[in-house]
Amino acid sequence: MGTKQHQAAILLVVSRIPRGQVASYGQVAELAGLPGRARLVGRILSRLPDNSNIPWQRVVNARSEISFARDSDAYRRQRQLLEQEGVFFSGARIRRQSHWQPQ
DNA sequence: AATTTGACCAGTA
DNA sequence: CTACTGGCCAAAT
Repeated sequence: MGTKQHQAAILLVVSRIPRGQVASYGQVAELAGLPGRARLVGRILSRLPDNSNIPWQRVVNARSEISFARDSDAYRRQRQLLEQEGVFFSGARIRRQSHWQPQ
């Protein structure tokens, strides 16, 4: 099993997260058939080109927060994208109703 | 080649 | 709620 296939599996899962909802890194790894490999998900997303159509902003950490520093541009960018598509926040936390629950 | 780092996480205390 | 542990592993140092 090479990284190429892992990446394809991960990006497929991310592309399926519905607009207005989020999934955690661990959840994405699990659904991609890679349990325990949340960090791999983060690493793959960090390498996406700027022009990518993958909805990377819908992946957040297990505490239901954006994983970038609150004062970073990356944080503000991700948060704006999520709020634009209807994700609800309570402070830094994303509300449960905005969490993806695939069958 | 060895060590550290990182868009992480579940379990435990 | 916070703190710490051990698990994960490719890329950067």
